Amino acid sequence: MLDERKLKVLYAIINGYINSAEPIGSRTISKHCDLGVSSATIRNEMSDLEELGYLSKPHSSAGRVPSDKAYRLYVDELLKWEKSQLDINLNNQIREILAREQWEIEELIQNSAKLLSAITSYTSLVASPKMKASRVKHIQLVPIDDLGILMVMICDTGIVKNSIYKPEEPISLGQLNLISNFLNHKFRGLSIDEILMQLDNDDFNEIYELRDIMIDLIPIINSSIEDLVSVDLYFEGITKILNFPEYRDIDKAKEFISFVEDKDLILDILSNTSTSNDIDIIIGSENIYAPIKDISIITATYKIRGKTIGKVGLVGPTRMDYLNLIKTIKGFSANITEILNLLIKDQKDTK
Amino acid sequence: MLDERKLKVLYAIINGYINSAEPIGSRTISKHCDLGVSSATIRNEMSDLEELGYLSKPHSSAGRVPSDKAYRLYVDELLKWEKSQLDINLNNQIREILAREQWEIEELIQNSAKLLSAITSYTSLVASPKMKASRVKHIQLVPIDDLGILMVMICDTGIVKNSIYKPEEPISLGQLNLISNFLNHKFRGLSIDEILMQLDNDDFNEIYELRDIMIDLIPIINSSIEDLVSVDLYFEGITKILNFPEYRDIDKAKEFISFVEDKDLILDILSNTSTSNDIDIIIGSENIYAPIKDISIITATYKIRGKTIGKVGLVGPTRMDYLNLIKTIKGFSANITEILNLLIKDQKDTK
DNA sequence: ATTTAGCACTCAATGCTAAAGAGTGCTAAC
DNA sequence: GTTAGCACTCTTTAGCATTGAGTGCTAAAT
Repeated sequence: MLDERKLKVLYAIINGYINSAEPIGSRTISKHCDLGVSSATIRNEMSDLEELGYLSKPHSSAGRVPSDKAYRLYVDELLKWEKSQLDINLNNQIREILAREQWEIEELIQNSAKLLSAITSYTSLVASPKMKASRVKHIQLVPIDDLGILMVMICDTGIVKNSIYKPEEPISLGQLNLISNFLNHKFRGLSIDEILMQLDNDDFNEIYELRDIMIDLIPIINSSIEDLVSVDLYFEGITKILNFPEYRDIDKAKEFISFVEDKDLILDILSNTSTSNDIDIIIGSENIYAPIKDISIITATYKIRGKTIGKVGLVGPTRMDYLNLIKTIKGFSANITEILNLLIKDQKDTK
Repeated sequence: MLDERKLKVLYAIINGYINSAEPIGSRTISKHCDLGVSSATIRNEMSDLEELGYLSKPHSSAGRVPSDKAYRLYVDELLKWEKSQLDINLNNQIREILAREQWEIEELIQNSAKLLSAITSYTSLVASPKMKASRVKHIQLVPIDDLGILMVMICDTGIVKNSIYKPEEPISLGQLNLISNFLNHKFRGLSIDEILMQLDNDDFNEIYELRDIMIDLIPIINSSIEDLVSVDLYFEGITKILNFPEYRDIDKAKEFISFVEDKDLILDILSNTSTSNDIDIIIGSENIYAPIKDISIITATYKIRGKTIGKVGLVGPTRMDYLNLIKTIKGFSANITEILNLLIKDQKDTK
């Protein structure tokens, strides 16, 4: 591995570059970080680090710039050691703002993203309720005079979804209740994907006489569910990234905006991160999608009753301020999770 | 008013500038549009037009550029005369793409915006269901075992909204039906704002024994309704505007993105247009918001059963290609309206 | 009374060169 | 192993002359 001095030099370059966005030269380091060696020595070390793939230079007479590999090393180290808390004042401020109003879940999430972007001056994102993890609590069929039958599906997390269904032949209230009971018996407590599994290979012999109706209902249940699976994604503070000097170029800006507009792609990238960790960091070319190979994404999860529901994230150039952003986003996701669970509890307990 | 030659010169400059984004000089006009006069004459005319406020020059030795006043004149004339249809092939193509799948309303609208942006190469926007115009079709209270009571509100336009309500004391099924009937009797057929009005000044003497429950219900009905009033707004093809040379400047780009992010502001601007017309055009500084005083917005409405439901629009620099865009967006809104109404009909008629 | 040709003047854009500055890599001495 | 010294590379900036498109004015032509 890298010896201690190489590490120090590397970190100095990373920190310097994060702050200045300018390639870092050997003299700068020998002056500012007192390693007690001259610039020539640093130069040699830098040359080694370049050979090892941690540094590169934009052109032959410029200073060095950290590579994605360097950031990865740095970030992994950071995640290992950095247990420090978010500044208590800032934390309280965040809590206060988020808890000030009794928002609905989606509002809370979206406002969090706004606040996160405002506080950090980075572009933020949220991926909201990912229903794969939530479970069906209740299904009810309700007759609605001339409109037919309304299927109401209520989830674990308080989200309700309805679909209207118009049967060919009238169904009696008794039959309706029979089906409701059957559906509840069958699906209650199952997660969305489990239901999707079951729908495929069930022959409904248990309620043979209502088989036809059930078969009519399947596509409706299916589409209700697929609706729940879809994930909403918003960005806040998109312009923030354009403040970084690397995005002074209009074509870079265009690339970024295109990226932000392509929700499907982003969801794909996000879903490829290990959901096990609380914090996930994708650095530059670690994602597969070439046009954004020089941006990094930090995400954290938020939970309802211990289940991961969605993600908040920050987006910036690969030289983003990982140290502070990790701290901030950790604090944020913890606060969101807490307030969210208070909200859910409130919603159930008070009348 | 302007004599014929002045008008010809002005239109020549407008058309030229729309195409080239470069200030138009007197020689260009005397050459390309055969008015049979020399550049010196044109120069005099241009000088007059400048004095009248239709033209300006970026600097003393540049050609002339049309002012917002000039665009307004041009566009008003266009709207008066331009009755030509969208190219029949393009129109069919649009129809085919939009009708290809049985989308839900929101999907249809959003995909329309995508298509609109792709076809025109301009940034597009949609403001989706504005529930102020829609009416309540049915209200139903449904008992949901341990969760309490679910209020389902179904609108005119097929949109369904539900809220859960947990009463302090249990309510019998009979009472529930009584209230449901009362609510339906009271509110069916009313528009959202009409209900909001009624809620304030009704004393519910007609169902005196259920007064307390009703009073509990009011805030719930209120918030359900307020949810329906809110308008969704999306942009598609945001990067498209960055292709225009006037947006090569990163600060201009930032201004535009900030504008796009400020949904409330945009809704405000849109709602200030006369909803009477099919086509509305806001040119540059005609909107009050300074940072976007050099973009124009063209909007058209789409309808369900004759009621204006939302808007589609195109956004670009003030020198946007009004002629073609007006044609295209007219075709689009007509197609959307048509397909939307088919969709609604389908939803009701088929099983 | 218009219209036009001619000309001086303005201003942005382009291309060129020179100089400055920051940094590297190598070599030879410590 | 470390460092001072120096030649070399490459970008950035400023300055400057040139070009070219366009205007405004005036005096002559229609």
